[in-house]
Amino acid sequence: MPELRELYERLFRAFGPQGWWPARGPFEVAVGAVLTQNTNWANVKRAVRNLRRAGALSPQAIHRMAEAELARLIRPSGYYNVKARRLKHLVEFLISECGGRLRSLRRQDAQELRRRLLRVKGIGPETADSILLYALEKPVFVVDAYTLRVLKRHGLLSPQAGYQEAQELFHKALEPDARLFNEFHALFVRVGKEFCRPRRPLCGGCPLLSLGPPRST
DNA sequence: TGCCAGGCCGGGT
DNA sequence: ACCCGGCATGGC
Repeated sequence: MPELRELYERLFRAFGPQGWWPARGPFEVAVGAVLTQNTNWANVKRAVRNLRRAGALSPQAIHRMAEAELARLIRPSGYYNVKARRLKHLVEFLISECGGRLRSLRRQDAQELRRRLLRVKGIGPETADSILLYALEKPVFVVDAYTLRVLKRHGLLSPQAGYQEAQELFHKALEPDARLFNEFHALFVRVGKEFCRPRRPLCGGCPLLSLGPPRST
């Protein structure tokens, strides 16, 4: 699938650099990755702002805080009770594995790290990969609902395909380049938001239309 | 007014 | 190995 490269060029020409991940540091990336699970980024920003004003944007601060208080701060991001517990699990992992310093994991093997992240309750494939790519700059492709929808709608992926298959598509066709994966995934989100919404089979003006006949998913 | 948003878990087939 | 209900806020 060398056309993935063409797909990337097309998206980049249409939208330009997306500046991901919008966060101040690796830990904030990880927190945002949990908070944005099935949630609008605008709501996540409010939650992150609340955490910052409370001085709670460090693993230690979140570790010390009562879970109910944490839930109150992240309320705007939705699912605040489950997410508070997930953040607790995340910081327990970070404190025990790297003394709370995410950066110190940067030299570790990406796939090994991925397996360890996936054992944390509340961290699934997309959240783990977001941390690996956007916080640790590992060349791991992040797949999300937009990525799947765009790929399927343009016939580059079978309708039944899941996370694993989509990720393999990129890992097999592209050089492992964290900067490329970073921009590429952000562009999927961008084009998905603008032209590939659910219940809207035809996407007028979509820069990918000439790739092939859009399917209806 | 519903529908949607940068998922994941636990229980059931 | 899938499939499903639950989890919740805010914007359009």
